[in-house]
Amino acid sequence: MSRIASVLLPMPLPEAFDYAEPEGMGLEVGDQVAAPLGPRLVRGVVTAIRDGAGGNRPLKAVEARLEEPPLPPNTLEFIDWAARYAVDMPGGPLAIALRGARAPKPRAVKRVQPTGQAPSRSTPARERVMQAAGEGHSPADLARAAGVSSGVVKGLIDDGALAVVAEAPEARFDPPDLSRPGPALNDSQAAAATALRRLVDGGDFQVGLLDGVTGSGKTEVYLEAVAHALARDPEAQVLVLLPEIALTQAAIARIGERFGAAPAEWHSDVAPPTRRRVWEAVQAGRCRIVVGARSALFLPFRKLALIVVDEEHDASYKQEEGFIYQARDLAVVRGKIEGAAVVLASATPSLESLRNAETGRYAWLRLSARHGAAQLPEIELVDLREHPPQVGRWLSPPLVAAVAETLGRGEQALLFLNRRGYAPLVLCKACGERMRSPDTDSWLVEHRYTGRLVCHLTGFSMPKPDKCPYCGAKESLIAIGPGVERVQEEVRALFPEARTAVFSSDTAYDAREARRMIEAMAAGEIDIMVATQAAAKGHDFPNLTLVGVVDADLSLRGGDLRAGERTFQLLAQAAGRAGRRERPGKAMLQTWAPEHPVLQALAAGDRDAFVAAEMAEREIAGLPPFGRLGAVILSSENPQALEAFSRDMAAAAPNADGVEVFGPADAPLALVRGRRRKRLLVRADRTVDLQAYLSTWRARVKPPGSVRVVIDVDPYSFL
DNA sequence: AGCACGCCGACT
DNA sequence: GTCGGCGTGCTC
Repeated sequence: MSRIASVLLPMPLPEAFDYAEPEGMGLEVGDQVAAPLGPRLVRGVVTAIRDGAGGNRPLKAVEARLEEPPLPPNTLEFIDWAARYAVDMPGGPLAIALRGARAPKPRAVKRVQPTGQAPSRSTPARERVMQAAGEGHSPADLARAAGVSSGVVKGLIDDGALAVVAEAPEARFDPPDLSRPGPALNDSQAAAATALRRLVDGGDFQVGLLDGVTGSGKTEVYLEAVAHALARDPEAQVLVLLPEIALTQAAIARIGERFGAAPAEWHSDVAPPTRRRVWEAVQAGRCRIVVGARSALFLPFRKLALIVVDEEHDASYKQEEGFIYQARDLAVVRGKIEGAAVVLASATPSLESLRNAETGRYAWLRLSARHGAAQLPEIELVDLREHPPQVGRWLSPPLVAAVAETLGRGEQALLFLNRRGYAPLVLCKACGERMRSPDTDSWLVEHRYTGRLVCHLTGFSMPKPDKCPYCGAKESLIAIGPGVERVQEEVRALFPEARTAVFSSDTAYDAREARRMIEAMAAGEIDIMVATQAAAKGHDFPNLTLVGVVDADLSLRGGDLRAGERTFQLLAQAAGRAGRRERPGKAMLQTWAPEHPVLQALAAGDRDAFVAAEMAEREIAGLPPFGRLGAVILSSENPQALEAFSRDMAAAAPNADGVEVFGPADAPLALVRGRRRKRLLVRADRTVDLQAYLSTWRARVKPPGSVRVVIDVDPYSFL
């Protein structure tokens, strides 16, 4: 009986394709294969095998079974789950899972070994070489070790006394040293660590929310859970997810210190050959601790016992392009499939996770005290109506005074403004025109360091023109509003002696530069740092005692679902940078609306009150975490086709209890890269199978070729 | 995702 | 008269 193999291909195809298995290939589920697709050969993974023949049309045959390691069944199941969760094709998550398997192999290293055959002729130089051989040297190293020229080694190779073997170095990941004692924990930490150990001891799927104020020492606590998971099963593997891992080297270093062995890293900056080594080591179980960004969730773990999602509230866990997913939610799914414990950690947990903790689905572990002597910073609202900055300035007198005091004590200040560049808007004072991006219609941001106008959505940029492109007036372009560069300019004018720096994705343009600036700040080489969101989280600056938030109202505008939650998290994290050691810290939030409930809750340090109020509103509106959202985004270069299809799509929305459909509306970012965008929004009760609803809906209509349909389950960005 | 097929502009 | 632009559609 011949067999048919279903082969999933890492491409946007709706399902696995069937191929005939050539006689005697012995395929198994999970095997990587080369399969013919149209005119070419592609790599795929066998997801099922069944007996049978071609049926109505003859099947192409699998070309070859690849030597590469197979995907474990749990990983396949997760890929399938993830695709159904995201209402997308399974090729998307498979492509992510194969990113390491398809990377080029590390280059083979040449080593010289004695063959056992004696050299035909012996000389002192040759003697020395033969003595030193056998240590696994490369030819050049061996010559150096023996103190001879490379010609001698080559001569011995030609002579047959030595042989060169090329071997790919097997990825070595030093095993964690579990005998190392953990750091001393305070009572609150010790209690949480005990609870997490118990969670891990369950040996099955359980979720814990580790909820502790900034500076309360969450990392030490979850590392105890990591240590415990690794100790109780010598084959167990642990995954620690971090947001924006390139900026989080400190956390990686701490894990390395705790276990005396560097963990494997997994993120987009990892060089391909290294990626391949890590992938294979994870698959083989030779690597026990992985620290990674969201895509690490798709690694082929052999025996995953624990997943930690650090800073679980962080919006960068939401992947917004290509295969769209929320890594925090999928971590829970993966944990369920693997029978692993999952720990979500944050000082400002998402309302979704808090809700799950409140209802008892997640174990709720609260850390109250800050570590050691550290005090939570005092948070003060500065009412800009009472204390306005001078015209053309952005720092209010009280904040300026506080910075002066801080510098006077020899301490550091961080001014936080989530806006890159010099000014978010440039307009012509002659004709009033605003400078706009050619393909998104959004405002161009002035960057004075580079002298350019930049679109922050597409990266489009142009030199700042010397006359208005609309009316031709000369020197008429004026910068409106502040960005970090402009705040730094102001700080320099106010404190000419102070050492200042701007930290944003423009100045900290890669991981290394970001690390350098963070270290400079930690070492006290900077007095005043002006920073965007990139510096708000995670970092520990011992001598930082003042955090000034230049525009606390900024992220409250725009009024999307999570504006309040996001603002609270962002400002609480930013404020939490201050006073993490012995010296008390202070945070000052400049606002035009100090009566706003979010800011009031922050000032009172009352997270629970904020959460309760926000939860009540969401519950009334049936919004997450009490209901679910899905977005259908339609885009096209052809406005008429888009218009027509968006109406068809809206009309085709199935009627269902507990579901409301809104739109079509112009997506807030209506024009991206020349494509117009429209959006339909679905709100569903928790009892509704949102994924089923969305896929039924999509199947009812066929978009014209020019229109693309993308489904975003649980949308975060309303862009 | 690739890659081919298919209809409209500037070239040897 | 052809070469080639990338829009549209298919790949077991």
